[in-house]
Amino acid sequence: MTSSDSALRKSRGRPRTPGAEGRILEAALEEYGERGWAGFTMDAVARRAGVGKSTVYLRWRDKDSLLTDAIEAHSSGIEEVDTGSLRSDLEQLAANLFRHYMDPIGWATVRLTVDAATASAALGMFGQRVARRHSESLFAIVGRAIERGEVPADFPTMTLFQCLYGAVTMQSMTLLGARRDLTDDEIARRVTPLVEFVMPS
Amino acid sequence: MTSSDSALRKSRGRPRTPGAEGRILEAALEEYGERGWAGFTMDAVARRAGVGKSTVYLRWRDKDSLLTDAIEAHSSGIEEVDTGSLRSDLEQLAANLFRHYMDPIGWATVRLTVDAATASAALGMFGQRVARRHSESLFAIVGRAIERGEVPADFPTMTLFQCLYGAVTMQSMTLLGARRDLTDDEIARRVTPLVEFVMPS
Amino acid sequence: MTSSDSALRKSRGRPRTPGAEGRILEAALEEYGERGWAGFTMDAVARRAGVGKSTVYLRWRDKDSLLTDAIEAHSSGIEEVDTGSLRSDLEQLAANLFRHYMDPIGWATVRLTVDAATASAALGMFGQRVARRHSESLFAIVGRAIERGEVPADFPTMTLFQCLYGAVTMQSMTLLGARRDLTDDEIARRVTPLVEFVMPS
Amino acid sequence: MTSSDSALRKSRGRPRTPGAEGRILEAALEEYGERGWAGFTMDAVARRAGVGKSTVYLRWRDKDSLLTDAIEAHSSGIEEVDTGSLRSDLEQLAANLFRHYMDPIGWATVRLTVDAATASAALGMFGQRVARRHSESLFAIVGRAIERGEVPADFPTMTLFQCLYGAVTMQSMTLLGARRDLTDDEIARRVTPLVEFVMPS
DNA sequence: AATTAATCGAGACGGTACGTCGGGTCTTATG
DNA sequence: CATAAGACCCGACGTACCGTCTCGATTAATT
Repeated sequence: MTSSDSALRKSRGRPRTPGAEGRILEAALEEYGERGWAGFTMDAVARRAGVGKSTVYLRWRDKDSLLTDAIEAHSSGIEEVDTGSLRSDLEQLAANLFRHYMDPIGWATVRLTVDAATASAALGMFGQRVARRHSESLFAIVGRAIERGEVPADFPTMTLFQCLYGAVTMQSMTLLGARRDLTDDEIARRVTPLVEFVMPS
Repeated sequence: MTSSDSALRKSRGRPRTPGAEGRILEAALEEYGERGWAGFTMDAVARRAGVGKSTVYLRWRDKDSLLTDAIEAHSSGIEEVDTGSLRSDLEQLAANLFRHYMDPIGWATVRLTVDAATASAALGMFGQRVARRHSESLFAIVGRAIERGEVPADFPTMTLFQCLYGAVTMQSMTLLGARRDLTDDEIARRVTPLVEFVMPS
Repeated sequence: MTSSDSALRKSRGRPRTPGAEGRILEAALEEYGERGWAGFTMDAVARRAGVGKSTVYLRWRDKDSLLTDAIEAHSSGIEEVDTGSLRSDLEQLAANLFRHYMDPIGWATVRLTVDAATASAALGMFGQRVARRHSESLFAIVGRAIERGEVPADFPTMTLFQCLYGAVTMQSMTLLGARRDLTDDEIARRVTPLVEFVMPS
Repeated sequence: MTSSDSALRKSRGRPRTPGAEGRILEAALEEYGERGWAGFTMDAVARRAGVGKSTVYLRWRDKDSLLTDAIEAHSSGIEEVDTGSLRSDLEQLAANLFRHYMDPIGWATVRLTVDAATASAALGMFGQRVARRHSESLFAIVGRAIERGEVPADFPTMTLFQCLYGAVTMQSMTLLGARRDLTDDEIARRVTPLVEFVMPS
């Protein structure tokens, strides 16, 4: 996003150190995970990545850009699920999202999305990108359900997406901070009524 | 939360300037609205409120506390609705929430809730408080619907709350930044299918 | 100085770009003249010379070396004088030195000499070299005066040199900054009493 | 210079810490003495003075200003001499100046003067101030000599000043770097012929 | 009335991080 | 295979803000 420029650079002079980009992103995530936003420092990231600060600023405009990229790169999306039935697919998906949010970096995606929705220019279309990537999983699931005839072809998938993801996100909002170490069982107990509600059997 | 303490102070010495508290909260909101989180500084708040920094720090522990209080005080909750029918009550409520989010300070509530869910100690139970206050409106609505016999007594109100509010929040996440000036008509077009989905006619 | 090495390189590999050396020296002088010591940067010199930084560092050890060479190369010494009489020779010489100091780069010689006297190793014997070159003119003048019998053979030329050059330098120190555009007349008015003092008629 | 402003400040707000100014100047000198110009760091000065960087920058515009002030404050002038005879007064004075230059900070005065003569605005009239202060000693000496009848009343003191100080400065330029630990004897050997030259017995 | 104590506006304080920039080194592709 | 281009590491720059502190000036309640 910030770095690529063009693949076909003639590139005179010393080429950019190959590993650097990745090491910096990784260091950024680790720092963010350990210290949180408040304690997230460019100097610390550079030091941890074994890299000069200028090397970081050569690739990212500022702190926000780096953190955004780092988190977006990491939050590669929820794992696909395909259990054969719509209901259990949804339960799995919701549970996966829940687990994703338990991870500080997973939750950071939400944080950045909310920030992006505030600051007009800075964080750009971060929210849209994340939403699209996440919704794709759900569209795949519903697509298969339509093929199987479980739901009609004009099923309002997007609305389902908003309700299901929204509900999980809302739960996480009030839950996290207090505790972020739910067992699979507890997650299931929270997810099942949700799916039952949006997709009554 | 931070300020009140107790009304029955004997209070020797000069009493606190009456208007100060309010002026500071107001200034905080204005600053936050204009400059966003990044540009939100205590110095600016104090200056705008025409108050010394110590006067601010005498009342609020730190920046987070002030901003939290300011936003919580402003976001006094969604207006009650009572149209006589559950469906239109829900549509009204969702539309109100939507409008609430269009306001930068309304949206800030979400931002803080998300932050609060990250930083363990700092922002405390902000999320819970907000959720409780918002959910009360919904419980009132559903309560009346139960009395009218529109829904069974064991209706999963909390789940409805999470889905409805979650969905509106999700929409706002991907919408805002791009544009935050939806007409009532556009809001209705977004809200109706949501309510139809969670509460099929 | 730093660069030449030897002309008779067998020169395997790519030969050095012919113009580079000169362009760099010139760029160095221009930069130094425009921005002064504080604003004198290797990057700027390289950029102005249309050359990579390594091209510069291949020829000069460091910033000091480059600047030293650039200035020493330019400041090719005070023009010789030979009017036939010691007094007027001295007046001419002192006036020439004065004019030399009016030129920013001429004055830079002094600056570097002083720097050289501070930093032990870095600038090496710059001071001595400059002093020797300048004093040679004077020794020539006094040599002729001795031959003409104007002064005794054991005349303390070195002391005269120090007094005359020192006095002109001192005047320049307090003069420059204020104005560096003395007319020949003003220079004469400053020089004459000096020579009268060190060489009473 | 930078700080004074006015004695009659109404002085609202916390007054500036009294000792700070002095501690900073002292720390600056020590740092400069130990590390030289290249290693002279604002951070280090602040740390050594036990002071925040902002406290330094509140008083001095930038690095140059601080160092200038520090050196000017320290270089409080050459000690007065009064031996009863002009010649030995001059020898003493020249020797004192020599010793002053042996001290890195004493020599720094020269460096700054030369810089000041280059950069028009930055260092202001530093050269003039230094020259005036130093010349006052000499004027006192010559004044007494005139009273004693050793020299005529119209003696060109300023020219003497320029020659004597200039000569000592010139010697130091070519001497320093090599070695800056002359014994009193060596100093005397360098000074005597100088005085003999400008003031023949 | 004099004393006491809390609060006020103002702003300096010690820190810490920011994003920039320069020095000198190192790694490529180029000629 | 020496040279040239420019990315690299390092660390200082000067700025901004945090939350604390120290002033002198109010402003009641208590002596």
